[in-house]
Amino acid sequence: MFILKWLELRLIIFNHAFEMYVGAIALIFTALGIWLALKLTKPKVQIQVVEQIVERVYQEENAEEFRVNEQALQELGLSKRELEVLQLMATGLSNQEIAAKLFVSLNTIKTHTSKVFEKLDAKRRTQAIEKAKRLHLIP
Amino acid sequence: MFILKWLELRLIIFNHAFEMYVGAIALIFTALGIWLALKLTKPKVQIQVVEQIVERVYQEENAEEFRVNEQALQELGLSKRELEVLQLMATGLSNQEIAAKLFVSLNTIKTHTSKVFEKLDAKRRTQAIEKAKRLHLIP
DNA sequence: TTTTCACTCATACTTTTGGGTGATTTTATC
DNA sequence: GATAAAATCACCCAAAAGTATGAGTGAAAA
Repeated sequence: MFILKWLELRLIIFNHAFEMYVGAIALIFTALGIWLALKLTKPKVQIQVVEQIVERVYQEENAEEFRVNEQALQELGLSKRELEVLQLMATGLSNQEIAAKLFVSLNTIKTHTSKVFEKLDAKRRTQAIEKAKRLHLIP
Repeated sequence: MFILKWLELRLIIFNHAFEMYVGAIALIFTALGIWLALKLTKPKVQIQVVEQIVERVYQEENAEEFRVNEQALQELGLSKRELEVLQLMATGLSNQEIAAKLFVSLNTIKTHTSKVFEKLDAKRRTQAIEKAKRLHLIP
C-alpha cells in the first residue's frame, strides 16, 4: 500500500509538472523576497536613554559631605547647643553620656532635649531624630 | 519605427509566454516574500544606551528605592517580626504605639525590642536605630 | 540701662524604656 | 509526630527619659 501510494504521488507530480514547477518557483522567490527584506533593511536605530544611577557602596554615603539645612535650622529656632545635643542623641548616646561629653549636668541635657522636642514637635527622641534627618539637620 | 519596435516587443512576449509567466510569478512571490518579512518580523531595534548620571537632591533620596541588606539580616539572625518592630521604632513610635499598630500587647513589643537590642548589640533604641541604618537594615 | 535669650542647673514627679525570667501558642521543618 | 524557632504574653523591678517649674549667669541687642 505504501508503494502504491508513492506511485500515485509520483503520477500526480508527473501529471502536474507545470504546476509543480511554478509552485517551486513561487516558493523559491518567496524565500528570496524574505531573505532580501531581512538582509537589506536598515535596522531602526532607537536611542534609549538609560538612567544609570552611579554605583553607591554603603560606605560611600559617608564620603558625601553633609551640609546642614541652615534654613530649616533658622525657621525652627534651634540653638547651636540644641543642635549639638540633637546630633549626639542621634548617635545613640544616653542623656547621661551626652552630659558627660559636653561637661554639663544631666538636668541641663534634659532641658535641652525638652526644648528640641518642643521645637521639632516631637514626643520622643526617636521621633526627633527622624524629623531632624528628614529636615537634613543631621546626617 | 516606434510602432515597429512595439510590434517586435509584442512578438518577443508572445514567443516567450512561458518564461514571461514564470518571471511574473517570480516577481509576485518575491514581493510577497518581502511583504511577509516586513510585516511579520519584529522591527529591528538597535538600542543605543546613553548613560545619564542622575543628580541627587535631598528629596530624591527617598525616591531611590531601598533594599534591605539581606546578608547582614541573616548574619544577625533578625527575624521578620523583629525587623518590623525595628523599622517602626525608627519612625519614632513608642512601644505602646507599635503594639497598637501590630495588634499585639506592649509586653510582646518589649520582648521584640529586647531581642533586637541583644542582636544588634545596642543598649538603647536610638543606638539600635543608628546601627541598623549603618547596616542598611532600615532606610 | 534694660531686656532678651541662650545656657546652665535644680527639684519633684510621671511615663517610658529596658532587663530578667518564665510560660504558652504558632509555625515551620525534618 | 517530634523538634526547633518564632511569636505571643505576663510580672516585677530598675534605669532612663520626659514634664513642669523655677532660677541664676553672661552676652548681645534694643
